Amino acid sequence: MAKKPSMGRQKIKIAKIKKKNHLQVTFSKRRSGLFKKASELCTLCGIDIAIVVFSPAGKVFSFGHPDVECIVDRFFTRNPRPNSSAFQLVEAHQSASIRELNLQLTQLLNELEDEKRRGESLDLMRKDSQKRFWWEAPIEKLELNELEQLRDSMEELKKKVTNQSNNILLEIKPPRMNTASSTTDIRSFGYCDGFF
Amino acid sequence: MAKKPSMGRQKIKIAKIKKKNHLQVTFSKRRSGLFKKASELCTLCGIDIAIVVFSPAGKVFSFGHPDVECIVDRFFTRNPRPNSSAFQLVEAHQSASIRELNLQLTQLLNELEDEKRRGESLDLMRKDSQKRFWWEAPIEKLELNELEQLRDSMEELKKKVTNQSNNILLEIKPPRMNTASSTTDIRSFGYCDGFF
DNA sequence: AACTATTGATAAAC
DNA sequence: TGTTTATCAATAGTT
Repeated sequence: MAKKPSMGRQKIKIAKIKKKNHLQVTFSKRRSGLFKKASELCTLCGIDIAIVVFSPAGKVFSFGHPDVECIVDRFFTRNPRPNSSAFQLVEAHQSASIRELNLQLTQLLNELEDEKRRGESLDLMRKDSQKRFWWEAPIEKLELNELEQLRDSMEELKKKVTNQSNNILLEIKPPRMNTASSTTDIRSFGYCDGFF
Repeated sequence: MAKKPSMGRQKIKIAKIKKKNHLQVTFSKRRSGLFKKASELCTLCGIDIAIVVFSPAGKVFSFGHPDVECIVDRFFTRNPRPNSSAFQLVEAHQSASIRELNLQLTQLLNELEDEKRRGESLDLMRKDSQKRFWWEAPIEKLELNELEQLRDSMEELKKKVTNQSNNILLEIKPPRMNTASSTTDIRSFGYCDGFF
């Protein structure tokens, strides 16, 4: 009977394959071939190797002996990554967050310090006013002013904490826009103004 | 002249090569072959790939398109590493920083506690003064309201700080459910209620 | 490193 | 994706 000879393997030019299905087939075949070669190299020479491939479809294939992570760790131990990479970005991001946190903590501590001093003077005033004429309007008003100051700074402090909290959330989880959670506003104390 | 044909390529068993020099040659040849295949796969299919090999002598060889770091980052974004020394080091480092920050936050909380106590004693003094001079009630009551509001905002502030602390822990180290550290509850200021 | 006989990989078609 | 076939490409052994 008549033979039905295939053309067999034809020489190809190493250039991007256009036909999608053809490309997919070639990728599949050559990938397995590559992994086989890697495996052989591994066995023949007793070496460690890792391969990571992203398919044209976006899937990820990997080969590793002993395993990819092991190889990569060793690689980056010897070749400290020089320029920006996602990893470094994350790392920098987190470092930034921590630096940010430290800064804000320092600020908070300062504010708290101020609060304490303010509270102390308030206390002293209170005692002093009690000693003398605590019921006198002027003194009471002074106290109210102090209280108002305290209130204002507390408000500020609280806002700072809230903002800080949100900032941290935004810093660490950029995608999720978890914005200001009900900035529990402090009711105005203004109704006392001018009472005395 | 008489030809001197080599026996050409002979079939080999895929098993570890014993002769060191032979092994070195084979490694060199096959490694370049592997990288060539990778390169071809790259151009033919327009894909990204990374290969890292440790030679029997301990040297590192790598091939990558666009580059190894890029591929590896993408890989580990999709396959978060379970355990790896390099990453663990970073993580430990960051955990340390965060533990430190939480310590400071705790201290901050304590300071706020102190502030609150101070406010409490102030409140008591006012209560005392109110007992003695009931006709000052309207004014005193207003002030107490203010103090209550102040107390509320402090409570809020403290909650926010506590939540923030927890959020940080949860956000950065999702696996470890390091939950609320002693949510130092705020004592009630309610003793003034219904006095007037 | 260069050479070549041979094996191994794979393009095309099913 | 697996199989087949004809061919091309890689390489083991030698120089």
